[in-house]
Amino acid sequence: MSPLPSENSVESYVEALSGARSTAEIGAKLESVLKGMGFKSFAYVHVRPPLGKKLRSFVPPGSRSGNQVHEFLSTLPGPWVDHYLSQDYGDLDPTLQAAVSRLMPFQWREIGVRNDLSNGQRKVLNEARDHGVKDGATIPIHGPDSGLSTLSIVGGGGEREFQDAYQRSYRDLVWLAINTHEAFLNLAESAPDLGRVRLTDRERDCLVWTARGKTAWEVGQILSISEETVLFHLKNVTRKLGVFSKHHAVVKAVIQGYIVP
Amino acid sequence: MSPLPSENSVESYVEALSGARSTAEIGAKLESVLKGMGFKSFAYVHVRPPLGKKLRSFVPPGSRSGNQVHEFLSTLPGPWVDHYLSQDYGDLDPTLQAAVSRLMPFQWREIGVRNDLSNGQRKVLNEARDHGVKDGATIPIHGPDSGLSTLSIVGGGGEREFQDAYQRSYRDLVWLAINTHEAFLNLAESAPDLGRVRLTDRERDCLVWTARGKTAWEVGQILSISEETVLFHLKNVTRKLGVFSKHHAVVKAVIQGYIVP
DNA sequence: CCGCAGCCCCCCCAGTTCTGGGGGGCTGTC
DNA sequence: GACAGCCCCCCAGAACTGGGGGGGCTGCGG
Repeated sequence: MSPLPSENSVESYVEALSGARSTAEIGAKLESVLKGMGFKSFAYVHVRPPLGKKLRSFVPPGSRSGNQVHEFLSTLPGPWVDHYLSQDYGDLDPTLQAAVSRLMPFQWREIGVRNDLSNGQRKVLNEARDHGVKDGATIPIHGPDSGLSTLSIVGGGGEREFQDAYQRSYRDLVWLAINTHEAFLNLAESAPDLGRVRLTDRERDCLVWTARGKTAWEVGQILSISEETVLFHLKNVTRKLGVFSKHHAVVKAVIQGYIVP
Repeated sequence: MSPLPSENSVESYVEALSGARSTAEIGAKLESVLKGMGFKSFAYVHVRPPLGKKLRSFVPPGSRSGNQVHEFLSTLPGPWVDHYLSQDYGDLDPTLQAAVSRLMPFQWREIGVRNDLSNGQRKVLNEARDHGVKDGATIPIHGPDSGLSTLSIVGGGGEREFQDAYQRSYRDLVWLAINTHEAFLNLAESAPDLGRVRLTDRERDCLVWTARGKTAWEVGQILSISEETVLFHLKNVTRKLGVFSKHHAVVKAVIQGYIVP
């Protein structure tokens, strides 16, 4: 629809995503479209994997903590990426922390001037700059099932050029980021989706209120049924979901989207 | 930038949002821009309020359970909204459940044809249709701090017209929804002290294994500590998260992304 | 019409687990 | 030296588990 010349590349990227068969393919496409928008390099990172989806992850070489890093795409300078991983900067990186509590894209500049950064956080930004990763912005992508990814873009020329490119493509960037995340979700195997069971309305009622911390007796009062009946329904759910207790059932029901507490 | 005639209204809406001083103001603007796109009515709902933000909530009149409902905007038929609230349909509504595990907009039609809906879920869809809320779609907005909102749009004419309007404005709808959510966040007072708490490594360990259905004794075996110590840590978490039991704590920790079970 | 399945409701009980208090003590780090 | 994190212990009462046993209603296929 309404393909402006400047939007052609974005739209065709999004369309191409649905046919992507591998993450590397997504990365290649992403690189070319972002280049076209005037950005030198990028990094797409899974900060928190969505519950119930299997995204590939690995332990970075030289990591001290055995902290898992989830699959990512990046065209940032190799030495910087290696350094970042080996130092577990993921736990420190102020841009990732900002992404947790933001909805809209933000420039790193905004982070850099904040005065509540710790020494370690400032160090990450400074070392990035020393590696040529200087003018940048991050688009947070809050996905379903508590998933969180970020798409960060980095400028190559001066700050002025980056500003212009960023302002010009602000809206496109959000669209790109969302669709990239969606493409990843589609590639990921959805975990034990095979075992989708049918819950009855009453079972859901009991689960919801149990998830809100009510005891069986309280749930009974709320639903105007006896405590025993509540326990009866929860026992059935426990069996259906193949878990060990009503509480385990609640957790699983939440994760798999059977209920919205 | 690059304002197509058809996009003018969307862009001017987004710009106007930053000046909005009240939610009612947002609603009025939203109504007019969505009307312009060919939709009869809409509902913007906070499914889960973001941590650390104070969004207004209330107990709907006639609610049986005292369940809290968060502030929302809606131009849906009044009788339907009243009925929905008084019946606590929020716990049942399949479109809300779908929103939890989706990133991109979806049409209600897709939900309606699924065959794993319970009677109650089907009832909600049917009753909505009887109230003239028939052709619709929902845009999930996964925000920061575990916030989740939905923007649902409803067609007034036939299914064909709705389809056309929906396809035509798919991308704009996402943009609208995100910016609306952002505007709400900006209006809300931030309540940082009510926000995220710090959990220790051991507390997280205990939570994770409890979320997997292990008893305190089993968790103790796994972590090579005593059952009492496990319970001790879980008690502390329960207090920190301000909930009623260790199981409730587990559910909250999962939803809010403290642990990945 | 009957049987059967699915859903919903109620009851019992011995054994297990958790709750919500309390009391310690040992390491580190700021 | 204070404080955070971790670890261990005790107890009475509440809550849950995992079995079992009943019903009743609806809707479907034979």
